[in-house]
Amino acid sequence: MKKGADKPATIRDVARVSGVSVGTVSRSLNAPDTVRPGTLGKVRAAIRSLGFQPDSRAQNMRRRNTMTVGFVIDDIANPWHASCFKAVDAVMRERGFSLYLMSTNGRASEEAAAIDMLQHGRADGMVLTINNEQDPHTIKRLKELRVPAVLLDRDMPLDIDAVLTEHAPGLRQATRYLIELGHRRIALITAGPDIRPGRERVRGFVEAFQKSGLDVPEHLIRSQSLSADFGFREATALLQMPDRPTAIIAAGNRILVGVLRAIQQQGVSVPDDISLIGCDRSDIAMLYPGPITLIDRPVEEIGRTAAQLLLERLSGQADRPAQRIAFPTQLILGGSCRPVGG
Amino acid sequence: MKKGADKPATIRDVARVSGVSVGTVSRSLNAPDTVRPGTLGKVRAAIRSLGFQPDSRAQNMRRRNTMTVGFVIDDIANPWHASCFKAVDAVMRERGFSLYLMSTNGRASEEAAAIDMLQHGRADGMVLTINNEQDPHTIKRLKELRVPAVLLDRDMPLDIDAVLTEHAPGLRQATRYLIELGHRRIALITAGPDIRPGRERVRGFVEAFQKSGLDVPEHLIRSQSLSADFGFREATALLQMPDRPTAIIAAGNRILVGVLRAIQQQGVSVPDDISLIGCDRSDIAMLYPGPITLIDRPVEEIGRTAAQLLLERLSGQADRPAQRIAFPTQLILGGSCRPVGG
DNA sequence: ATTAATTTTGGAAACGTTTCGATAAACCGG
DNA sequence: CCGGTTTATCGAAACGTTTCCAAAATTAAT
Repeated sequence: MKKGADKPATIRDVARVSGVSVGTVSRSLNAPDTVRPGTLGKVRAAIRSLGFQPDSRAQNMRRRNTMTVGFVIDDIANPWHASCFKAVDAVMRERGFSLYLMSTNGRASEEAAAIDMLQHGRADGMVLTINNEQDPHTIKRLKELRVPAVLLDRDMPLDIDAVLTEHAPGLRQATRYLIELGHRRIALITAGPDIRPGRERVRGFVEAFQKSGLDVPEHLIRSQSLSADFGFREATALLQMPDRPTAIIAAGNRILVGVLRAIQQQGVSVPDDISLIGCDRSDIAMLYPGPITLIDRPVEEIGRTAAQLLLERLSGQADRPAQRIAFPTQLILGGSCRPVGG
Repeated sequence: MKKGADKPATIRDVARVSGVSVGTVSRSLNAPDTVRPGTLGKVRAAIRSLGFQPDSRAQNMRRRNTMTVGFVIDDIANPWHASCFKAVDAVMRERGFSLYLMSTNGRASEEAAAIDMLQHGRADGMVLTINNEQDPHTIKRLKELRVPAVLLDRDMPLDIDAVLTEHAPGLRQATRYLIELGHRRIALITAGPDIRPGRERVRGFVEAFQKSGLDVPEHLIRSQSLSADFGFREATALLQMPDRPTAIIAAGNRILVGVLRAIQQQGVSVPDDISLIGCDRSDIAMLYPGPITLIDRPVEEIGRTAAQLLLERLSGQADRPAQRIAFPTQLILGGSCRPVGG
């Protein structure tokens, strides 16, 4: 193995070998139609013989871009985020962009650090799933953002594009479905009011009861976090209540994992002992014997849309006010719900 | 919102405002102990007042690095890869590196493109999970790599560090476990012989039978791909055999998903109708009622080790021959296996 | 107080590319 | 074959930083 200590060829080497100026080599690469065929041939030959590849660092420097975009989320082990990343990546890659993946582990400090570093010449734009929409530091940071961004499923008082999910109608539909099956003691476990999914899901849940003329089971609403641990904790508590709920809506795919963990630990059976509705198409939801009835949303479309919004801004052709696009959910019936007392 | 059309401050601006030279500003940032406290104070004040942050592109250009590492895999929706990414990211981030995540979707062309682009000034190193160890183009490409790399669970005739899993002993143990439960018609579904996990798992499987003095059920070995689709196809076929296997080892976490899909579709029950062993700790394996007995491996440790090997190379302090470190597996007993005829 | 040794600073070159204005070459119609 | 136009090429400046060398300032030693 020859560990080539010889430095990689530069554009000057190509110019020297092919007997033209560096400017011409550059144009041969970036605007081949402005250079005569004969010259182009010589340059191309030199490039091939030297194995020349332009140095991206120098290009980034001179062009003042990086062809890189940051994707900031709390946890890539969340399969929904992984799918979303893939969709964004597919679109961006087609246009020559690479993606930084930055996991914040739900920590505000890491989130801030990620955003800060991305905008100082490390990325041309970013796709963000912020941890807390109401944190004033985050709001300030985003207000002063110098590169385009797109928010994923977050709603902030800012002039930033956002791709959202219509969580409220989704929850309304799911809750009504359970109500029609005769359930009344329905529990909801979901994110806190500091992020849009939390607020909207609670809203839809409440509305479903109100429209049915039923009392809202306020004491069964657990709105705090999207984590599996939160789902586990709350489900465990709910299952141990003397008058325990007959159904649980685990509104968040990680929450569902936590709820299933609690169900497994307590030896409860779905749907015999309790009805269950989850969120987002995932291996566990679809393969769990039943399978689990779930509120789905078009993750690929959401990701692609986010990427397209970002690309519009990146190409500079979009000097429009911020746009927010919302996608509807769909209730996919599995076998995890059963009529009450049926 | 003030869309600052004013260009971001440069190091020259800082120099001007603080009344020193650019060199001194640079040293104030990178080697503060070589500049006098008084000067340092003025410079820092100017930096703060201008909100100056060094432009990474210029730093990359001049320093000839990027503080970026590529993580190349076929699919980030594979939860094992996601966990591994997180572990690598955690270690690298601590040292100031960011990670590109490049999904190749299993396509050789995308893999080649990813490697090519990474080494031409876009990254300082890479962590690779190659799709096919035997592809001559890939081998050639890696032989000529100009940046350090670490292979994940791949074994190639190259002078490149690698972090491996001891798949053979793992499979031997799992297979023996099933044999001791009385199983004889045991099927194995796993990767093809073009990657180490495939070869090693088949080897361990075969050895278990041989050591027990039993005939190896060659006709039940399906060694071709790690995909869920392959798992689904083969499991479907296996379950429809007239003399169908009494146990299946789904050696690969995506394969397990495919196998469970087949099991769901065929209305077969685990472990009553068939015993099942999976691979890698995952939501689906651990929460599937039973749960599923699995061959686990220490993903965090594997990821951290890969990151550390890479860091050694990146810091230039390691001019040693390539190292390969292998981690053992562990059989985690669930409830997805049952004595035959028991 | 003077000089030598040391520390701190200024100024400029360099990194590899793109781009711009200016020059040179090719083309064209008469 | 010649002026006029268009098209190609050259050469140099620029992007924002780091780093080197020499010069200046400070400190130490006598």
